[in-house]
Amino acid sequence: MEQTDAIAALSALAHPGRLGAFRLLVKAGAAGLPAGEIARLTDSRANTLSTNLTILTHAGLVSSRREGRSIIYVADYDSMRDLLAFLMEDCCSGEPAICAPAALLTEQAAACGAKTSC
Amino acid sequence: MEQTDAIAALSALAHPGRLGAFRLLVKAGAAGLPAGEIARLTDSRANTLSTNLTILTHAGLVSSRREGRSIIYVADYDSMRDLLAFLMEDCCSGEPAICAPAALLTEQAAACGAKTSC
DNA sequence: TCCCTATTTCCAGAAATCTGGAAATAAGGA
DNA sequence: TCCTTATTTCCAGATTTCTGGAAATAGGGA
Repeated sequence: MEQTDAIAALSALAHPGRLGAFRLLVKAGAAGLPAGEIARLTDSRANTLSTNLTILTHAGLVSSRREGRSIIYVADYDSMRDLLAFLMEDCCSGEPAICAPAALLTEQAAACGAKTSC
Repeated sequence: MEQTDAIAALSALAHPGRLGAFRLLVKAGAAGLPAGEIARLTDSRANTLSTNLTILTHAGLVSSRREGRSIIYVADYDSMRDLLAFLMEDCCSGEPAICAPAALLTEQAAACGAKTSC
């Protein structure tokens, strides 16, 4: 991932409405959510939300498909993973003893232990 | 971690100069780097960099200590880990099959395999 | 065709951020 | 004390982002 792409993704997420919408979509999984439902759940106006979903889309964090009159938005897990990987990329080369991914890995392993593929 | 803190950290990182400085500090490890050295390596003016380091500090991503005439900046690995954990927090509850942390975990394990504590 | 719902696009005023010049502060050395 | 280096603080102009009103587009149903 390029620094430019990382900055686009980080600025897209650095906004209350967009971060809220994105996390909602992360929870929603592959089924996604229609724009109107996101607007209702995040308590935002249709036009403002639409602008924000466009920003998330351009940053590669979500994608969308039309279904009848609704447009369904879905989180893009791959680009989210790329962003996280970019942020921790050089962590190990410095001080392995305080390596963030290692600690994170342990926490996640514990948290996801009961789930099927985590 | 609160949404407010996450947004402060994300906006702090969503800037070329600050992201560059932060990644430099992540690489530098616990020894950190003096402000002047960061300015030289990121090719930025002293006053601009100072402002940017203050923003990273307020976001909790770096801390500093004085050493003679220099001020040494150090990355805060704990808050970085908190931010990453916040972003992937609800990932597993949606669709375990496409859970980002799991994939990340695998990649990191492979990348860090040779290091002592990763 | 007409109507209704869902969503987006256009636009402009308001607010926030970014940058760099200039001056101020801090510390060490002669 | 005076000088030099390291860094920060203050400030204002330039630029960007944010928001919401109004209108436009898209699809389904009577």
